[in-house]
Amino acid sequence: MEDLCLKTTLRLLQSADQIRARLSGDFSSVHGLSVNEVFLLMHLERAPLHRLSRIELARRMHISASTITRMAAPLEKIGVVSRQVDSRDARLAFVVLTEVGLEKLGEARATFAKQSGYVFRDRWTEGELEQLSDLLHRLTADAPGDLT
Amino acid sequence: MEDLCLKTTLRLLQSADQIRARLSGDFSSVHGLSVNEVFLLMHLERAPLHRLSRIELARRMHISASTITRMAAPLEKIGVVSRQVDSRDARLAFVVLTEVGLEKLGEARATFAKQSGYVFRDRWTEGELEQLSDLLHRLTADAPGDLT
DNA sequence: GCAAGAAGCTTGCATCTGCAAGTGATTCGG
DNA sequence: CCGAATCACTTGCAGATGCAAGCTTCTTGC
Repeated sequence: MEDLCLKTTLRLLQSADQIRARLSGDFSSVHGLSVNEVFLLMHLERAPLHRLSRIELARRMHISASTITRMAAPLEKIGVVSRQVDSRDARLAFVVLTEVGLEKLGEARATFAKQSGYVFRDRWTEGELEQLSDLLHRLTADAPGDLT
Repeated sequence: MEDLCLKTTLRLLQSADQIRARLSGDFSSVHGLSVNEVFLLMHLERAPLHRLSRIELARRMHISASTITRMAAPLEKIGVVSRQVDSRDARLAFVVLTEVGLEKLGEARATFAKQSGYVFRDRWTEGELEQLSDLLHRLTADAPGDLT
């Protein structure tokens, strides 16, 4: 049983590395956004008011707060997000998705979807895909920040 | 259908990030090896003569050759791998798993398995796990360097 | 109220990583 | 054979990332 867990975990991590490598290639060159940046925008899109604090973003993306700070800077510069300080709590500096960001995200998601299609094309039936999707959902559903 | 592909891909990547973050925490502190370094050792373990060229390692791990060069250096220093130049082709510099490395890998795999267990424990039946494992295997089986 | 602690964010430093260029070795076409 | 192309590897540089320390702003206990 423990071996089965190990095997599954290994396969999960290897699949992800493989897919991420594939996406990274054709991705940042197309929209000027990295895969991780698109994930950040997706989290904002799903949040109320299209905004999240940096700490909350870090939690949902499983990365450190300092990385969020450093990711947000260039995204602000190109105008896809903006900074918004909470009026009640001056500690909070929300990252807000802008109109431009929403638009960019739409384009990036299209590329993402197309590449995703290539990963599964032909050899997967819709039923198998749904099965895999549901099983994976059991892993992400508990954690904060499920994007699906 | 394309939406289903996208959703599945997102869940796969998110699950992997989640699990990788979990592993990274308790991991490098225990054995002095990072998750990626353990993956490297696992690839060597499965290879004939417990050795692979740097290029082949890079292909299997979906990372660049220069990263392999830089990962191998500290691993040599702590004695878990050694360097072996091919006698016929002086370009090839194999990374070889040592006895010490094999032993270290055993310990690391135990930790890995235990942590993997925590990911699925309780809420997963053996049947579900096998289903997930098989589905993921369809993604990794084609690529070079499946570790399972 | 006020001091102590906690929370959110940023910054310095070290590490990891990829890309492009460089080096040395091998193979191939003529 | 010999020059050109290819291959395996390394290295310089830039970007990404985490940790620990520091700053500012709440919150809590008294």
